[in-house]
This record gives sequence, structure tokens and C-alpha cells, in this order.
Amino acid sequence: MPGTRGLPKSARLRSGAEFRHVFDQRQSCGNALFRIHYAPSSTVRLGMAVSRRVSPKAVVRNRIRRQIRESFRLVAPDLATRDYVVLARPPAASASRTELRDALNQLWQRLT
RNA sequence: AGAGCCGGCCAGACAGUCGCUGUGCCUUUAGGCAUGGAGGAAAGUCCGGGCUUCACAGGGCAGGGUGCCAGGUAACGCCUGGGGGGUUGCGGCGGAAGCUGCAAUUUACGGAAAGUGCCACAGAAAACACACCGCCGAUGGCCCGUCAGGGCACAGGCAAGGGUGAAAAGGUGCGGUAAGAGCGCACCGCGUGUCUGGCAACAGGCAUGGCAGGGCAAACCCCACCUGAAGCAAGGCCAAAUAGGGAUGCCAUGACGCGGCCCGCGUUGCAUCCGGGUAGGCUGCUAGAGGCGGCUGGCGACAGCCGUCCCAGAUGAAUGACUGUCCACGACAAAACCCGGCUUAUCGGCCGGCUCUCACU
Repeated sequence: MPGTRGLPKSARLRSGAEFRHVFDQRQSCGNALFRIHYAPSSTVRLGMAVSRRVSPKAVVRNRIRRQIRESFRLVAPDLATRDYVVLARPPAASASRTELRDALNQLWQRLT
């Protein structure tokens, strides 16, 4: 079923207001590497927050972002229709690819 | 073949599957097909431009920057070529001081006879130079001696030697002298003048002065030259919802408040239009001091001409994920308006040039 595992623009949070809305719900869960905030919505959407505080190097931040995107893309159809904001925490900067994936999958599992 | 230096280039490769994003086309509002999609430093933001808005008659000051000369460039604090100085090594000349050839390396390299300031420790003295040890004591003084002469080191002379220091009024040698001193002379160094060569920095020759004067200007400062400010979150355009502003019209010619009443003033309804402007969107946004190849000019940086190519354009922010195979097992690190430099980070590999060593013909 092609298309069901895509990640078009409509499936992403696009503005500061949308991010603020999710954070203001104060609903979240997390582990050592990530924290996921969520809020009710009509569709499943993703937002990412990987700040300079996680790592000053753009390369490292990009690597984390891409793992989040890919991980979300694969599980999105199984998730409840909500807006999610994945917040990276500083230890994520030194984690390996598989560690990042495992940590994310663990959190998605809890949210389904 | 190996080592060193310099310059240029590459930055795991290939295949499959699933994604993201720019453009074009087809179908249609969701897709399909084709094609493009991080760097040599994209980085640090240290300089220089373009572009944009604001400011601006002209001149000056302050502030900031640059600092041997010439050239290159849009411009530069960059680059190229040249000059001077320093350091090191190997030589040459000379009795020495010193001079000089080659190679490597280094240099913020205008001014210290405009002024101010600083120069620890050591040392007698650190700048109108000085006199601790020392040398002399010719001259004057004292003493001894019949004379010849000798002694003392009081006045005084000296700055050669010792010692201190990063640095002590140029160095070497000869003469000279009581001892000494550019006091005299030769050579070297330095200053001044002049001539020659060079666009110039500067170099060389000749003459001349016995010799001016410590260092620090990446201390203040002086001189010459340059310099308006802020940055794409610049700037331009479109523009909801809500609140508020302005204009016009309409209705009762109303209602409420101030007031004893009239006039008056304030508040209040509906519709249309206008301008400002927030969220948001569009633009700026990538064809350019552009890449590649060739020819010509130039020692070179670079320039001119011709041909050819189009080579990221995101915006809560794409350029990725997974699997397999192979190898020299993959570093530093990712655009955010665009260029030119500088600086810093970096696993490896390829190509060219020069020098040295070894081997072979």
C-alpha cells in the first residue's frame, strides 16, 4: 500500500502556534533520549524540536531529526490521530543510530 | 623505487526497496513519468565587495582601520613580483674588526634630532650619561736625597682594562700619551651631500663629517592614506479573524448621561467604502566579478577573446532510511541573499613539478 507510509507537508506541524498548542496540552511521555508531547487533532501530524542545546553541531542535529522523521513515517498509520512533537534530549547527541531507533519505537509503542 | 617540499584534484563504490524536495511534462487536485538536489572547508564570522533600506550641500573634528615599493582586482587587512632587515647552515676574502657568495627560514617593515611615558633585577652609572675596582699622577702639593733622581696618592687627569646587564657614547689595528681618548691615521661601520642605475622601494660610486646617537610606537602619540549606518528577521507585495480608527449614507430626528429647561457636548444602532496593520502567504531566491575547454598577452597574480554547459534553493526548515555485495572499512563537518579572501578542523587516496638518495641500462 504505497502512500500510507509517506510523510507529506500536511502531516507536519508548520507553525509556531501549532507547536505551542501541543506544548500547552502538557501531555507527554519520554525516556532518556526523547520526550514526546501530544495533543488531540483531526489527523496524525509530527513536529520536531532538536535544539542547539542538544548539540552545537548541525550534522548531529540533522542525524537525530532524520531518525525521528523515518521512525515516525513507519509507525504513523498505527498511531492515534493526534499532533505529536518529539523533543530530543542532550544524551541523544552521543547515541548511535540503533539506540535512537529503539528509544523512539519504545515511546511509540506506549502511545498506541 | 624511496624520502622531503610545493601545487592541483577526489571525499567509499554499486544495486534494489521505501521516503522528502525544486523544475518540466502528462493527467487532474490526487498522483504518475523524467530530471536536479550540501562543502572543500558549506564552519569561525576575522576582513573586502555586490544587493537593500535609512541618512547625506560642502568642509572639518572625533571614532575605527591600514602602514617598504610596484602591480593584480569590483574591493581588501588578500594575491603576485620586487626591495630591505633578522636567524641558521655551508663556503670565500682579511692579521683583526668586518665584508661577502649560495641555500633554507623569517619579517605589522612609516616616524624615536615634535612631545609625554615606561625600561624589573643586576650595576658606580640606564640618558643634559657615569666613575666602584682600576690606570696615571706629566702639572701643582707633600716627603726623602748633596746632585742625578726616587717616593706618597692630596689636588687633579683618564675612560683603555675588570665587573653588571638585553643594552654602557661605534669596531679593529697602528701612532700618540703621564695614563688615555677620533687626539691623529688606515680599514670597516654610521651620518650628510652629490652622481649613476631603477617607475619605485632601494642599490652602487665619489666627496665629506671624527661621529650626530640607547630601546619600546602590537605605549600614548605624530604623519600619510582609507572610512556614513544597519543588515535578507535587509527590503517589497497580498492580506483573514478579532478589536480599534476615519469618511459617507440610513432609521427614529431617536435613546442614555451632564442640566431646572433650551442650546450644546459626550456615548450608543445598521450598511457601504477607505487607510494602517497582526496571524498567515507570496516575493527577494539564485545565470553568477559563474563552471569547463582552448587561444593570445604577461616572470607572475591576472586579463582579453572564442566555444560550450546550466550545476541545491529548503523555510518548525528537503538532500534521507533500510537491505545486500565489494574494498584501501570511509575523516572533518552540512547550505539559509550571493560572491572574493583569511583562519581553523580533516581518515585516506590520485596526478604533476622540484630537490636529494639508491638501483639499472
